[in-house]
Amino acid sequence: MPVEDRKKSRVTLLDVAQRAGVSRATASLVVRKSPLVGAQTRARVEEAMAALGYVYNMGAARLRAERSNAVGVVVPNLTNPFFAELLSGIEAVIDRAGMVVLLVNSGDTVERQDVLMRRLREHGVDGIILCAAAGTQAGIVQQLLDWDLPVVQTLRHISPELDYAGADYAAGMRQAVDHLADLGHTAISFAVHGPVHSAYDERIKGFDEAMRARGLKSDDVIRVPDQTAQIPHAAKALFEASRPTAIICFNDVIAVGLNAGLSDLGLKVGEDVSLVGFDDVTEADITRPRLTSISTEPVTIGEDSARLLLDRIREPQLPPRWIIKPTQLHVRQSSAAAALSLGIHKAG
Amino acid sequence: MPVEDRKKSRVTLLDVAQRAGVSRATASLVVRKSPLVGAQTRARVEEAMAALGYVYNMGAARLRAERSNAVGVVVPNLTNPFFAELLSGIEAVIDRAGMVVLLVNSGDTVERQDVLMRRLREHGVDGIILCAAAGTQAGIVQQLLDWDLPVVQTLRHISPELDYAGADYAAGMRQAVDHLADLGHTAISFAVHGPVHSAYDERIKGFDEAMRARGLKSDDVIRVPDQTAQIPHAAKALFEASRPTAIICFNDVIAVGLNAGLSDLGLKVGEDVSLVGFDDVTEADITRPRLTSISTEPVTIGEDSARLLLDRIREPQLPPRWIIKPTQLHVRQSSAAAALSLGIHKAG
DNA sequence: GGACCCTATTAGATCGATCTAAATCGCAGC
DNA sequence: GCTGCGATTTAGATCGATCTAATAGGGTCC
Repeated sequence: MPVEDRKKSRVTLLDVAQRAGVSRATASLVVRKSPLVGAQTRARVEEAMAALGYVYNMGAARLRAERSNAVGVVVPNLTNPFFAELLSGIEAVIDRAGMVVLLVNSGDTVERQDVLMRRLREHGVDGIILCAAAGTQAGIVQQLLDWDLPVVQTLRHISPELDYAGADYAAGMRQAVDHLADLGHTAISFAVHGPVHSAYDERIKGFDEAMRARGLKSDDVIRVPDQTAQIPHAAKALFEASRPTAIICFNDVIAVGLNAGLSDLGLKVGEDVSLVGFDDVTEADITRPRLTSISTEPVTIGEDSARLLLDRIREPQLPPRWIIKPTQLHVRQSSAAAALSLGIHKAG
Repeated sequence: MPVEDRKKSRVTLLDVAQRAGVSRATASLVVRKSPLVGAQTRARVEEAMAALGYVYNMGAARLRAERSNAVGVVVPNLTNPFFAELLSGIEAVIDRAGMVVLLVNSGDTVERQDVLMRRLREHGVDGIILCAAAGTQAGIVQQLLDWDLPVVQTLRHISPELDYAGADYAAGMRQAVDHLADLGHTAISFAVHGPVHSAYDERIKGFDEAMRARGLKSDDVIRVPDQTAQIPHAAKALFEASRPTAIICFNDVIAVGLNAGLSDLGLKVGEDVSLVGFDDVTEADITRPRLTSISTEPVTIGEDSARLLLDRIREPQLPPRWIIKPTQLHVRQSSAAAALSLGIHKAG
């Protein structure tokens, strides 16, 4: 059979029905596993499908039924391992539901995000999991409601009216501060980077509150470069302003980077200076010294987001639900008692 | 307007046409940016689209035209940063083409892969970028040709009949071996893990050939655990059999893990023992000691794969093309002259 | 004025499924 | 035999776009 004939000879439900000696409607009921069809009829149709090599045509089905079995996922970035793990959790749950993930990358800009959300809608996705780009206005929510499209916010939230899955960043920050304060640290810096969004604000807020609660000054928030490769070089400048004995990092990418930068300066992390990461990605356990980190379990958050979305697709009128996972402190080698942390002055 | 009315009042091309006082066909030409329509007609239609809030319905379009503007991407794993970077490259190019990525994860098993490929086909993707699961039989190619679906292999190849984008793994291995041999190393191990596939074979072959070419014994190939967290613990056992002065790693994940494990044993990487990674992911530059690594540029490979696929969709009869990117050696701190590598015996 | 051509527009069929509402088949009950 | 009923099955309209082939509207040229 020549190649160009293949498309023509594409098998349709009508072909299957004819071969099985039933109507198109009955064949349709079989593919949808309806309990209405009789056992031997079903068998005959299934035999015909197999014999002809029938392929279900989602596109056609979607046109009639308002269902595409596809969900859109908008992430701001893919190279950060954190988002890759999130995506992994989402994909697993969506896949198990027999659906498929339409992935787009906003690059953390609202303009791209706008275009992409529109694109997803044109593709007829049944719903969207959105990790909103920094600077996303709350106004977008009205648009989404107008679109009548189920949306779940993940990691970052912009509106209380939409479902949300994330971690309790503020509480996580408190755990980090308390851990270091318990170790006797008083000069604690907070190293941040990246765009500003709800998860950013929450961490800042958590840091601030926890520090105050401990009677410590919380004004030592320092920005490091966004490009991973540049972070080690920031270690030096970081100490020119203040002289912290401990540093809490916005995420593990920063922690790993500063860990390298500090060791370049001849400082021993976990002795001269303490370091606490955030997210507890796999890398935290295989860097040396092992990184103390607050886990936020991205894979689990991904799974939660996907489940929220599936529920909402099934039942659009559900009140908004927020799943906020507690974080957990994993103490490893990078944090130690403040008494030991004197060597920092060598850095000057 | 009550919520349930929204779906009913969905704006179609017919609505747009009526408002603009033209036919449905003309309106269709406008959305497709056909040069056939007159300037002021086009303007009128566009105005109508904006006024009514028209949303293009891909599903309907796809049914008629045989085009979905979606491509499937099958990866064996998402948590490995290497695949995340690959995906990032793919997504960027596909997005730029105005298309969308349907992402699925085979978990590196052929059974899942089979189900997922079928699923992608049902969703009517215009083509597939496949990083084949280990153990994929070449027989799948005939099936793909029968399906008449454009497919590009990436990172791993199973058939010369399909397009392929990847790196020259064998040459990369030769660079690694030559680099270490030039430094005077003779006892060189190769630490591997993961499933066996073409990229695995090529690296083994490259290692073997390069070692022989240097007159060295190439039988020291050691498997380490697949789970990232377990790799450091494997460092000890790795030396119980042989006493290498240098280790080449199958990828950077292993390199980072062994780097940690060796330092746990009190060995100084880059002094007592040399370590060379593979892939040169971002982490290679921010671990300490900095990791010597062979770059394979996953983002670029992703871009290449996507471009190959777009070309093939446009022109299905093209002969198969293979884009094999050269690798590059990045010398950093983890590799040093063999003369220094004596301390290894401390490990016993 | 009529043939001819080029551009712009359109009516109507069509893609492959699902939905609605109605038809058909057995069979029990009277 | 007729009615009624539950269990199956089906004809035909329909979703919202695209495609084909035909048509309308000028303008040019002899």
